[in-house]
Amino acid sequence: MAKIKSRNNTTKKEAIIEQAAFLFKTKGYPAASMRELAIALGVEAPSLYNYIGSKSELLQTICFKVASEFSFNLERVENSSESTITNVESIIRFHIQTMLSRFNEVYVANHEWKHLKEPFFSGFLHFRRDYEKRLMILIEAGIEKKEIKNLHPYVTVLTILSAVRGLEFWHGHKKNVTAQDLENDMVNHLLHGIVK
Amino acid sequence: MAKIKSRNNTTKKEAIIEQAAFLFKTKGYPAASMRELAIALGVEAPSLYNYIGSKSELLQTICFKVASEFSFNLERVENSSESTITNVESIIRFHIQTMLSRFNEVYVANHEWKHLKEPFFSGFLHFRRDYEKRLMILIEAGIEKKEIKNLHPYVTVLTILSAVRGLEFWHGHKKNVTAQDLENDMVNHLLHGIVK
DNA sequence: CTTAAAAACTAATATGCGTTAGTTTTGTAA
DNA sequence: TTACAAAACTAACGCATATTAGTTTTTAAG
Repeated sequence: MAKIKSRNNTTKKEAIIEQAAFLFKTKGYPAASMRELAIALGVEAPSLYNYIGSKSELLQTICFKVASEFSFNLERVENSSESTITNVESIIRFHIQTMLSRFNEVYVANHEWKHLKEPFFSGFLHFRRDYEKRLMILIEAGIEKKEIKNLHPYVTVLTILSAVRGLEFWHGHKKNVTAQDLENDMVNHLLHGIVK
Repeated sequence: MAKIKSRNNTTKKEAIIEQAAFLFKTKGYPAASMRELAIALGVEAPSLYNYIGSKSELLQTICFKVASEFSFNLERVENSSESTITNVESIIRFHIQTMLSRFNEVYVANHEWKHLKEPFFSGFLHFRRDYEKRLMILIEAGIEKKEIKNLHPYVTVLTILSAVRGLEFWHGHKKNVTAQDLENDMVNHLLHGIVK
C-alpha cells in the first residue's frame, strides 16, 4: 500500500537513516521505537527490515558517518601550513557550520553514541579521544610558537569543542541573528574573549 | 532480608535518588531500569516503592533540585553591586564548581530533562529559558557599560553555558591538572580568549 | 515476650519492545 | 497478459519494562 517516500536523489535506506537521526535526536535512542520510525515513513515496522539490518545498525551508521567527516576535515587542517590561530579558527568554523547544516546527525553522534554496541562503542570512544588528542597537538604547537596563551591544552580543546556543541540549543531558538553573525561572534569569543 | 544501605546522615529516599542520578547519567533515563537501580541498592525493585512514587518522580526531583540551586545563585549575583565582569566570572566559577562537585545530578539535569513528563517538561524548559534570559540581561548591562564586547548576548551566553557543560568530559579524564587550574584556565579562556 | 509498624519479599499484570516468519500486494519488464 | 522480484503487509514470539497487590520478615518499643 503505502510506499516509503524517498526524495528524488536519495535511496530509501538513506531516507530511513535521515528520519532515524531526527527521531533519535528528539526522543533519544532507547526511547525511539522502530514502530514510531516506521509510522513517520508511512510504513509498518517490519517493512523497515527490507532495507536495514537492525536498529543499532542505524545508530552505527549515523555516528561513524559524522565521525569520518570531522576526522577528514582535521586531516586537511593538519596538512595546512597556515598559522595555528588560522587553523584553530578554521576548525571552529567547520564545527559550527556542520552543526548547523547537519543538525540531527551531529546531535545524535554527540549524544547517543554511548548506546552503541561493542565493538562500535569502543571504536567511537577511541575516535573521540584521538580527535581531541590531535587538537591538543595543534594547540601545543601554537603555544610553542607563542601564538597562543599558555593555558592547559586539554582545557582549551574542551572549551572550544563544548562551546560549538552547545549550538544545539541555538538551533531551536532562531534568534534575530544570522548564522554568519553567530559564527563570527562565537569565533571572536573563543579566540579573543569578551572583555573589552 | 537485605536492607537499603543509607549513609549515616541521609535518608533512604536520598540514597535512592543519589543512586538514580548515577544510573540515569550512566545509562540514560529510558535505558535505566528500576530493577537495576534496586540491585545497586541491594534490594528488589518493588521495595523501592515504599519510598518513592515512581521512576519519573526520581527524575523530577533531580532536575528541579539542580535547577533551583542555579537559580538561587543567579539571584545572588543579580543583587550584587560588583562589575559585570566580576559577576560573569562568579557565575562561571559557580557552574564549574557545581559541575565538578555534584556531577551526577547536574549531568542528569542537563541531559535527561527531556524525558520529564508534563507539566514538568514544560516547567523545566521554562526555567532554562528564563535562566538564559537573565544571563543575557546581565551581559547586555555589561555591553552598555562598555565592559564587555558588543557580541550578540545570546551567543555569548550560549558559549559560556556550553563550555562549562562540557566539563562532563573532563570528569572522566582526570588529566594532570588540578580542579583549581582547570577552573582558572577556563575562566581565562572565556573572558580573555586564547590569542596572545 | 508481645505487638505493631516498617520494610522487605513473591507473584502477577498490562504494556511495549525489536525482530522473525510467512503471506499478500505492487510495480515492472517480457 | 504473464511472470517475477521488490516491498509491503499481518501475526506472533520472546523478552523486558514499570508498577500493583498481597504476604512475610525484620525491627524496635512497651
